[in-house]
Amino acid sequence: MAGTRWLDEEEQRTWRTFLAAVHLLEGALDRQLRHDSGLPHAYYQALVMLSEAPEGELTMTELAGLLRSSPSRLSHAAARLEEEGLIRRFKRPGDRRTTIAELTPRGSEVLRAAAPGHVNEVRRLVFDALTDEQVEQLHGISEALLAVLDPRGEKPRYTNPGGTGNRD
Amino acid sequence: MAGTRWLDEEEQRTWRTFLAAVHLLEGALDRQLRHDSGLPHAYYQALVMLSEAPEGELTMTELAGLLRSSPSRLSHAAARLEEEGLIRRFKRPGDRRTTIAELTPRGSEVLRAAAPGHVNEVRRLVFDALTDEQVEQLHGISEALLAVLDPRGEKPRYTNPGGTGNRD
DNA sequence: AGAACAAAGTTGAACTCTCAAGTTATTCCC
DNA sequence: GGGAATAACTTGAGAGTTCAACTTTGTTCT
Repeated sequence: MAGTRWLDEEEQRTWRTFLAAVHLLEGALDRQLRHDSGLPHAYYQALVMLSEAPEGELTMTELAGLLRSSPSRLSHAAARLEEEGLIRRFKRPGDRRTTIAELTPRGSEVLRAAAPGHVNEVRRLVFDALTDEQVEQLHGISEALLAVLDPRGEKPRYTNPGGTGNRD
Repeated sequence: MAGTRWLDEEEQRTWRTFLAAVHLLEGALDRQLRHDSGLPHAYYQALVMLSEAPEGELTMTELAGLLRSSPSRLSHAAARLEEEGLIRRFKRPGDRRTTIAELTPRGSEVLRAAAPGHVNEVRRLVFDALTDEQVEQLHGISEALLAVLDPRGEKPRYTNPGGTGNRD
């Protein structure tokens, strides 16, 4: 690569504002969720995905795909969630490489209890902070970014099977 | 709060796409920076702020404000950066509570070396992925979010004093 | 002046994430 | 059919972040 195209003043302001907003947003969501469910945002998201899965089950790899998480990260997360009794893991009969995870009743309960507070927070910090137009724009922007960031452009497969599917 | 206003299908798609994009973006930037500078993104940002500060110096509190970092986080980060010889810390004469940080020559060097690769990556993953219109929209959206997330609406104070100020 | 309060940082422990390595199954393919 | 490659995780170590103390130094108030 020859010369770097530096960011001009305007781009720089945009970039830094974006970084700040995202950083604070993540902090706020994480803090809220941890506070009233004991779970970090990433773990909460895992429970959400499981709750929406067809049979209430997903393989580790499927779940990792949905969460765009590395296998390792998910494995650590699952270990913790299992210890807490929020999910259960078992081998798939017929392919003993594959591990399937499912929500326990207790996991469902924790999720149900945490969902309202979380959604309220997301609404307050994001959807209420933006105009309808901006929300649309944000969707477009996010898709454009994702197209570059995620080559395989994997679309979420399970959009509303088991439950209300609106826990975040 | 009475009933939670759940996210409708469209809001949910927007939200999840956004989360995925941000997650992948952060991962990509962090990986790139670590790979070719040995520093995580957050630490790199600290060096950038110092490089742009008026006298090349900032107090811990000022720096924390710019980075929207907790004092604790910054303190840990500074300890690491100081060990590596990238910054130097000393007490302000006249107020011995205050600690001032400044870039060392080695810190400047590391920053200068890391900047092009980082900016290229930001351009590739963000600015090139979006239309000019979307970039503008992203700015507006980020400001709107920040307004809710950051009550004190602190504007960056040092916008281009010491260097070129476009390292990200 | 002196006690109470606030400001500025630091520290340690617990937790999460990353990366590299390691296990155990399954599939390929000659 | 039997080794080589691939798949699906798991594990452990190292690093960064958070939260809750804790120290030290200034400020305020009476």
